[in-house]
Amino acid sequence: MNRRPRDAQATRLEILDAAETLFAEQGFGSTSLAQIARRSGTHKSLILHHFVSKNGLWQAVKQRRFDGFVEEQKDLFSREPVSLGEISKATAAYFRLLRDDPVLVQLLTRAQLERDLSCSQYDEGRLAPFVSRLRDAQEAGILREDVPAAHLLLILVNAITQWFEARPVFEGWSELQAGDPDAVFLQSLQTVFLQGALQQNRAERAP
Amino acid sequence: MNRRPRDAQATRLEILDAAETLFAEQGFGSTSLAQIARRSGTHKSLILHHFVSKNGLWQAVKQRRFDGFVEEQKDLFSREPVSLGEISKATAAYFRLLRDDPVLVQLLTRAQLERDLSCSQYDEGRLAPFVSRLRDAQEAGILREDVPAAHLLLILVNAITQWFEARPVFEGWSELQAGDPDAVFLQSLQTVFLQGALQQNRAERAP
DNA sequence: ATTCTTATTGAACGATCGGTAAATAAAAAC
DNA sequence: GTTTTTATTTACCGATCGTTCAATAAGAAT
Repeated sequence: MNRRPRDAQATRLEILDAAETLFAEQGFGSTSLAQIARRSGTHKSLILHHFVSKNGLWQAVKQRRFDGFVEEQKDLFSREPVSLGEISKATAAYFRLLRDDPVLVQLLTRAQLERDLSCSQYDEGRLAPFVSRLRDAQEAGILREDVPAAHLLLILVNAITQWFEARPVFEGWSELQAGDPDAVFLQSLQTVFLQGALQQNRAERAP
Repeated sequence: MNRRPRDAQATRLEILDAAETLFAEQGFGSTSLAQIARRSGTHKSLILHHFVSKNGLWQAVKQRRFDGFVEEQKDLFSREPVSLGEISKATAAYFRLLRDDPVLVQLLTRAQLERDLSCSQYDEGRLAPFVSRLRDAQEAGILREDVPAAHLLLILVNAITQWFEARPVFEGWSELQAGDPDAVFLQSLQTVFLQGALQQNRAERAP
């Protein structure tokens, strides 16, 4: 019987990778330690040795992915003064973040269903800087002020998040097949949102 | 030992009710037949007798709730000619639909994670009439035509759906506590979306 | 070289899993 | 009234669940 090379860090990584995929696809309850052990080429006992319990592994999986997500979130807004172009660029960057990482989207959804506040994309403190930037834009007269800045952010984030949560379903929509469906939708969202959030158009709002 | 009254229909209902709650809260894999039997005051074997298998019960739970959802969806748009007011009213009605039924929202999310197309809120055929109404509004010169009608619908539906999927998390947001948070957010969404989707403002769009 | 730590393995645990089969009995069909 | 059907109960099945434990061995520390 040939043993695994004795390398704790590498083993932890392989277990995390396997568990992440399975948890994201099937959910916590429908995934067994035996399955994870098989996929990672390790053993059930080895998983428990490194992560104490099945639940411990689940928490570790979420935290690893989520820490990376938070790290990338920080670079969404540049340091430049707030402007329509900056908001548009940040929106596109966030859009790309979710588009390029379907597993992250699945994990965020599952964590949300579990009401796991510790790794929610909607943590108030973490989103605060973004809300501030939008509030700056409001005070600068760029964005309308009759809508809370937090709502402006949420409309964007919600529309984007749900787009990718439902991504597999949209594959079947004939109307959304033209060109690059993701890019086209982002374009639409930007168009509608930016015009809708603009200050200058407020007075001309329909009854 | 006192037996259950011999009433197949009532028993099926009690099982469905119990299973729905548990599946919505914990997910399919983390819910056991024993748990459902205990909660519904029946027996494991009785569940299998009526629903063949655990998976059969899950499908039945989803279908029952989803059929009701589809039924209510039909009345969202009245027969009146399309107008801004009609669109606004339909949006509010859909918003209320999800607000008043958190269990439905959870089940939709879980079905979505399983890629269960048979009960998705994003079925192209079912949403087609709504897209048509929006396209009518485009052709009538009410809504902008440089954005696909399907995208206009999705921006609304996505923003609303995700709002309620993440509802438990928003409870902690201090900024969203004023008055009736749901009503206020809907107001914001309507304001931004309607202005953003309006035809008359297209020419005045910022660079 | 020896001890100590710990990553890895393999066997085993009791509990619970979803599902089956047979017994019981109430209602329906005749 | 007898038969047939089927909703309900009880007992039980093998498989798998997450977890524990002891044995093994590689590397670090001394």
